[in-house]
Amino acid sequence: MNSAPQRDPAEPGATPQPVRTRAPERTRLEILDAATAEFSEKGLAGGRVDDIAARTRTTKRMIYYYFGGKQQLYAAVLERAYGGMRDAEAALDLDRLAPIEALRRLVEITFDHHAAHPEFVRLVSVENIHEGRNVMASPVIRERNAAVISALRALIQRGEREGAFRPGLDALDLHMLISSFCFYRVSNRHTLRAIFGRDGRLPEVAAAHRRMIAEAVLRYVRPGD
Amino acid sequence: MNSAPQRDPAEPGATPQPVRTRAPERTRLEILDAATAEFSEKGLAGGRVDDIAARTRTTKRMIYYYFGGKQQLYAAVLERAYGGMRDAEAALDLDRLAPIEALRRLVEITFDHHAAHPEFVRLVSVENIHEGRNVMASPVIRERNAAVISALRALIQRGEREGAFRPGLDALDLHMLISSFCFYRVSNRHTLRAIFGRDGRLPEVAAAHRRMIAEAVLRYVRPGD
DNA sequence: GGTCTATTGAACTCTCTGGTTCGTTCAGAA
DNA sequence: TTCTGAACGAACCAGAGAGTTCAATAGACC
Repeated sequence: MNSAPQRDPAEPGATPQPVRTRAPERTRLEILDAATAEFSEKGLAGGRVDDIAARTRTTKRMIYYYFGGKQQLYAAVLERAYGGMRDAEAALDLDRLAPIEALRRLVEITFDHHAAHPEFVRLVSVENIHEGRNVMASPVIRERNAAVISALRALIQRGEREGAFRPGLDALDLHMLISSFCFYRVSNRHTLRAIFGRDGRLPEVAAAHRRMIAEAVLRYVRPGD
Repeated sequence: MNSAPQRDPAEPGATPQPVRTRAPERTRLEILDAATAEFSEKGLAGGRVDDIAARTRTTKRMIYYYFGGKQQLYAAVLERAYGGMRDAEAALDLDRLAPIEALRRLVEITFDHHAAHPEFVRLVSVENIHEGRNVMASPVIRERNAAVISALRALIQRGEREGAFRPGLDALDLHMLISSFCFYRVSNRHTLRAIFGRDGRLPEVAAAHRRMIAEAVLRYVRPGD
């Protein structure tokens, strides 16, 4: 229960727009942030619209005003989360590096993004519980993500041509090999910690994992045998 | 879905008499099966006690009679599911095989069990959404699973001694490398299919994945570099 | 047969929660 | 200033869904 902003009475003209009582875009974003936290913590069914509203400075009414309903809000949250992942991947330019270094870089970026965004990982887990219906329904998510595979496919071809990679590698399978570990150590961190007693968030553990998955992937693509 | 165990004795042949017999153990198991299906499909918050009851031949009253409540029923479901995994791993005797073959076998068993038991994978995903609270609270689950690591640690030592594996391998990390891929391709199969259009349940895809993770793990432990 | 108790079923209660109603306020246009 | 519509808040509603009540019945044991 945030104390209501008692409409700060007319700040002196020094600051451009200090406090706005009307701020539709900000309200929208605030709801999206709150919903991202709520749904990633409790899932779609477990998340409460009232609790999302309580996390913001506005009310439940606004959620329905801007998003229409719980389901659509969840869809909006998911779409934005996938967008963040896509941006991270698009940021690195694989063509500039030698194949092996480019692949190592891709692994590291993937690792880092998952580690830095557990809420994204959890949302994807939640979405899979719901059989991927919302991802299926969002062309935006589907198209943008397919792009990663194209980039990886090009890299594989280049590496193969240059003799850095062995022939016969499949882009999608390799992507899965990379993502699986990066995803799993975040998505399952609670059961892993409960059962094995090792906290994956400890810096030294994370560093070892980062080295391991890069090493495993590079060994996997290396020519020989 | 309706796996009616046609075991009803005293069937006069003509009238399918809905005789209400006393079968406490069977009722308990039936509830457990129904709850496993419900919770793995919809999660803990999304699962409905009424729906679980509807999946059985008995009523909601029995769920409370035998398990006490939704939460305890979920805990019982989770404990049984983890038990199945543990049994599969205990079944294979790693000591009889050469290190490389033993490790390959471990990878394959892990792969096969995850592929054959998506409901287990989904339950673990659900449990992680709930921050592993129930796994944490169940000493049974924790102890049995820790055993896998001991077995793997012994195998690593043996392989290292015999020169089949390179030195410096960590048992828990290696276990995670193996599990992550086996788990991920099942846990995330819906979003993967939605985004990349490849169904991991197709036999040829599954076979390729099985070969890939074994190859990747074996290359990772191999001496050299 | 008679008694006793573990099991069982139908219907009920009551809180939680997604969604709505209705009225209000702000900011800019005219 | 007045008007208009977007942005907002408090209270309300209806149905869903977890958990209960109470009595009935099956089978075991005498």
